[in-house]
Amino acid sequence: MDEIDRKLIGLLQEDATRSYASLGKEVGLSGGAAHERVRKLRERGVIRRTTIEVDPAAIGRDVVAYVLVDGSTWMGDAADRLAAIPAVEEAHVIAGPASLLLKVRTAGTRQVQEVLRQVFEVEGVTSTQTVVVLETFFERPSDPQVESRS
Amino acid sequence: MDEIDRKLIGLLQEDATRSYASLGKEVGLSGGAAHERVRKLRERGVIRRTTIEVDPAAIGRDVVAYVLVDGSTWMGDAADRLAAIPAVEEAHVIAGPASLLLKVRTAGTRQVQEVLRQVFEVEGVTSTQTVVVLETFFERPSDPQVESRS
DNA sequence: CGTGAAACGCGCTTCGC
DNA sequence: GCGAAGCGCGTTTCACG
Repeated sequence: MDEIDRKLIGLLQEDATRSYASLGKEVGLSGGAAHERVRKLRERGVIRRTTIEVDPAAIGRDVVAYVLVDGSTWMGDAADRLAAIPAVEEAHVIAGPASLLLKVRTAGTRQVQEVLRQVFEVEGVTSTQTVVVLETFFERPSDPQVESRS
Repeated sequence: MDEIDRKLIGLLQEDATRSYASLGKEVGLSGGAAHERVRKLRERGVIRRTTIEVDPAAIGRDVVAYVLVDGSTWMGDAADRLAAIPAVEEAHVIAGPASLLLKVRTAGTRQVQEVLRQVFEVEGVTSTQTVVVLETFFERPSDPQVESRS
């Protein structure tokens, strides 16, 4: 994981269809060497997979909401139960004002209610608090470049 | 945007390196036809780009935190100022207990402080409240399949 | 560990239907 | 939208530094 690896990751995040030849040129390596670097990054699991980025609105996901979930004595399969709700894109255990934080994406505010109903069906949930997103400034992948200092 | 398009999107989300031939086979189309479908999805902006999914821990992003930001009279460039902080991966305007919600990913809890300091430097910010993630159950892309009902 | 060139193989692309 | 045929291009390999 040196500077070159991080650059390769950054470039592939922008466009994973680039040829290894052009990739190599950009980082000052030959095509073959760039290929080998990327192969190892995949092998080590640093690069998990190649995927596409989809416009949420185009597939009927117009509104984003965050749901704070409170509850006690989670059944062991709470994570699975939440994963079974397609609109729930993230689920985190948090330290703070609630137990769980969910990121939810639905076609409209109406459908948020349906999701909340499904969340309440998960064993152990006692209450929820929903934060609706009015506007998203940006959503972007992790920057592979290290932040020096502090 | 019919059922086949949604299937193609789902398959490409799982693995964008698949050949159009195998893609076509899976959805019951020829390779050429699948190619044409995907080309149009890209052209229409439904598919924004091909990218890689990276293991955050491998690039020094071990902790996730959500930051509720309060403030008034945002300078117009608040979004840009926040975007200039690499650790901030998402920024949303919300309805509810605060004005903004940020998703932050850093190397450690120590570095969260540094990010908060930078957030306070953004014109208009008066206070922040940070929620630290203890465990992430899952983070996944939007499901392209439509939810029927309600 | 990287280089550079050469050969291979595969998938894309186009075509008539 | 299909299926086959041709071709282009990137990958992969190799001897070498």
